[in-house]
Amino acid sequence: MTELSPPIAACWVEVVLATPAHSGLGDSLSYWSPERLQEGALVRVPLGARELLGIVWRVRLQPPEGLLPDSLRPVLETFAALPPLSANWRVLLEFAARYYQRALGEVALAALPPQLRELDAAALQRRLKKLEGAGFKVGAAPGGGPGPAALEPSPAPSWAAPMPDLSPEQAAVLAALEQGTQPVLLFGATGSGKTEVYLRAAQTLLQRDPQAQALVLVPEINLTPQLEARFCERFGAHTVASLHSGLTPAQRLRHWLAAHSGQARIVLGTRMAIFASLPRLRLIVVDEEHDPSYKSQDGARYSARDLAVYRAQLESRTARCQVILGSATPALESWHAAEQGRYQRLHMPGRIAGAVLPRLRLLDLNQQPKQCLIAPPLLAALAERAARGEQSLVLLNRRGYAPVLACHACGWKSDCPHCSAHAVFHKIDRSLRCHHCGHASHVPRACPACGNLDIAPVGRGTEQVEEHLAELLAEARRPDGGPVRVARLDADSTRAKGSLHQRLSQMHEGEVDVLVGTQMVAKGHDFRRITLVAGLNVDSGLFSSDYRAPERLFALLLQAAGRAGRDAAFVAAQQAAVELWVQTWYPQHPLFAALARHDYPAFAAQQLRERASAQMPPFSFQALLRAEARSQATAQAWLQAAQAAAQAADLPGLAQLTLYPPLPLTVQRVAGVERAQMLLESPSRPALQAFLQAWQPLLHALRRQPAGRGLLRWAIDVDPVSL
DNA sequence: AGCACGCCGACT
DNA sequence: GTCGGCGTGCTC
Repeated sequence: MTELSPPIAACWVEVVLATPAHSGLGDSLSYWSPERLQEGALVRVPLGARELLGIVWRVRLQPPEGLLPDSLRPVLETFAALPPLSANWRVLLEFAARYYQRALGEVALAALPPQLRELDAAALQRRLKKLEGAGFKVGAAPGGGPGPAALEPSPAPSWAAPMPDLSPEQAAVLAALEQGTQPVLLFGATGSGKTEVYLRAAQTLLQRDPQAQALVLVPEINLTPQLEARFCERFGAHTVASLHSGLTPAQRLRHWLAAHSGQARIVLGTRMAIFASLPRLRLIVVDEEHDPSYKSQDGARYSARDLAVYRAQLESRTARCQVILGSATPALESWHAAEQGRYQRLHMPGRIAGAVLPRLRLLDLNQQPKQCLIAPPLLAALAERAARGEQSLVLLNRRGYAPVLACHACGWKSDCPHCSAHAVFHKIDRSLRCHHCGHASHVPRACPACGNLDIAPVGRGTEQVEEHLAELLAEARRPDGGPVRVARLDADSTRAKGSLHQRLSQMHEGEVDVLVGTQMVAKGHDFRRITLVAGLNVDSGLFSSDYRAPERLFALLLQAAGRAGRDAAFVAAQQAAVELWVQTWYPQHPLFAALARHDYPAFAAQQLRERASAQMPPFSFQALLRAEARSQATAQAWLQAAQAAAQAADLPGLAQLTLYPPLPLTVQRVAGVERAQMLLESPSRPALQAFLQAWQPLLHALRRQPAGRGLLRWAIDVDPVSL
């Protein structure tokens, strides 16, 4: 930082820019600068007719070979006020780009706040000044959150907030965290107090090292406000910054700068936050680490959880950086790593303060009246709970009123005109909506194919369950004699800004007795008076073609069950039985036996045995080559050509690879685009990586050839989570 | 990816 | 006679 250099020292720099790999440009482009620049510095450079933000990746004191020095254009502007991005940050981004087979520039520039591209050096300097002068503050979230605290100078976080006593389990885990050097898998039941462990781990760290920073990842944006509130309460709002796509561009820049400058000691965020610039990063927490949201599904398809482990290791080369992966139902990959001793497993089996684990009640649909949406015993149980002033949660993973409308006379179905999927019937506005492309139309008066007036919904969604429950519970009464109140919580009912918060507080205030919702309700929200959780339509998770479906179902049900019985005092006072009801046609399925015992280890062991015998992840490594085209044949032909090219060139790693035939995706056509993919599998991660590395230039070349004609897009997905 | 250049159809 | 369609091609 305090390097002495001559006042005028020209240099040559390799600058990384937001150009996709498809552009045929290398990882970096060379420029010259009249002044000496630092690696990691931000610059503005010309590219063709444009002026782009770039990151200085390498500085040379000699002009580069191979390029005519005259052809080099000069750096236009340097963001001198901004400290350069650290070497560790650059290594992280290099790794991510290489591992996930994307251009470095695309990944690295996407990791910066978008607004940075629009500012010039002077404007940025003003922002930095403002930030320094005021002391960084997150500010009050629109939906409540922590109020603006008094302006305090930046460091010296004060933890005056009363701290809860630690359970013996929590204390033991924190003691173990002091020792370990490996990634930690914190296997803790819902309600066992994992968040308090995160808070204490961060607190210990921040007290010990006055500049250390901690990064806390959560799977969903919805979960950030409540976590932010807890961290702000403990550490003060000026210490905490959040990074997720829900921020305004200005907020995102401000929070990013706070992290980059070291003013923010705690950074909370969704998967994108794994790329935050954190010069003194010493702790990374990945909460609900099993959640598939950590895997990006567009652009660079990175796994924030896997990168967290890599990043902690990388940072540890210079100073200890701990990574904690927390879950009640860890990803099988993480569980396997713990079994192998690569991760240290710390277990918190009990719920704090005597909170009870729900008992599983399986409702055998074979024994129930046909076509019933909610079996009579479950309905009775819901009424009974409401009568006692207890709340229930009803889970159904389908938005809308019914997944499809059908004509009984001719067999017409409400298909989306642009996708190979049904348009979902939403009764609220009498619309048919495609959940894949967003296409919406009005429900026709009669069958568009035959004119029959008898078109009817088939199957059930959350809207219908809400409606039926309201009808069926119309006679039921609450302790105060009032009617039972049913509400719905899903992506549709929370579209308006702040409405999620509103729904949740209604639930907290006891203004709702039965809450119907999608998996959204199962995640993280800390309801106090719930004593019953019911899963309605779970069987698809038992026999799906996706081998990860059981894992997801188990996690969802256990997580949902964890919403119940969190308030031990309430449960005891009510003398309530805390229960998880599941409606199924297959009550004898082994998944339910493990679920009944809340026995994730047994479930994981059984799943891992299956995976091992079938040589599936985590016992093998996978990648997908995906292709999009106007016709399915074009997409598949390109994939086939890609396979042929790999075999013809005898690429490295090929001998240890299985290349499967191209297949259409489950939803084959979306918004008029046909999609196909090809699975690659290898017992060796290095072999797969070597292969992909060598394959990529061939794929770029292939695009230009006849086989690539008509191809719209292609992408590689390394370690895919959904096939 | 942008953004140019570039060559063919319906409008002020 | 221009505006504009998106097909190749280039960007240190």
